[in-house]
Amino acid sequence: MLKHTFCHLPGIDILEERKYWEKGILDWDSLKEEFLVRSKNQEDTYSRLVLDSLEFSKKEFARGNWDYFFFALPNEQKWRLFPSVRSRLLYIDIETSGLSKEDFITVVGTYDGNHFQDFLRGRDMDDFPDKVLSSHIFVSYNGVAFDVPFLEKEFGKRFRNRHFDLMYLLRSLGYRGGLKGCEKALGITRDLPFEVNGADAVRLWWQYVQYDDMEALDLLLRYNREDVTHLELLFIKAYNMKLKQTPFYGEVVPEKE
DNA sequence: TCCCTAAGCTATCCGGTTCC
DNA sequence: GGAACCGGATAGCTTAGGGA
Repeated sequence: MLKHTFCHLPGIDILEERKYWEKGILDWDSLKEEFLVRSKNQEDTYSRLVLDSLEFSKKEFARGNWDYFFFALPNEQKWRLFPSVRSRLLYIDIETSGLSKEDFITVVGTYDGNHFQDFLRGRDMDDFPDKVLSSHIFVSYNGVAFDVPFLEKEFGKRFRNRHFDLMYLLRSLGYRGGLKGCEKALGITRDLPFEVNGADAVRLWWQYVQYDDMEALDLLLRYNREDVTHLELLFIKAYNMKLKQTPFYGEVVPEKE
């Protein structure tokens, strides 16, 4: 999808990009041809600028410098990076003891697309910052406003990682109602014996702490695991839906079983 | 040439949403 | 119930075009 993308180039917004697609200019090479013709017909500073930017994009693409595209793409179009950066994604979701300033993180769940790992308060949660690489790109649901501020307060350090917040991506596709609401709307089901929500997660934590209730802890960890692993499925579905709004719907990403 | 108006762009503000 | 983001609404500024 990235090689069909022009909206990171100077003076080309999403509407302008669509016009090029409709004219049959579908990739960087054909856009280069278009601007070469323009620059030959008249001395055109703007055409030169676009051609230079195109060359730069090609070089950075070949180098695998996805950070460049992450910054160059408008926020609402960063989803296009998904296939390119998939191996660097770290899905994260936290559980907390509540929402107030005095509350704290109880569980941090991470999933890199292959392996799930949870970090439990009082067990190994302090190991979490060491497991996060600066090259990791976070994926969360409302994590920009919730998970990351909590993590930064908890561990006393800044997590300056790149970040995909699926809430805004799904909202742009018309899906609202929280993580569980989006899952339901997209046909993603859960394996837990009954419905658990964030408030239940708080109760399960205190049940574990006060009564040493290991079943409550097990349920809390399973709840967190489902939250985290479902983020990947949501991202794939959202990516494919976004792709279907472009002429490139043949490049959809298969969903995992 | 000057003035007025409309259109386009940018900055700011505020409400809505979501997390546990 | 606190925090942070997005997006829509609004205000303010700039520019272009038309008429006197």
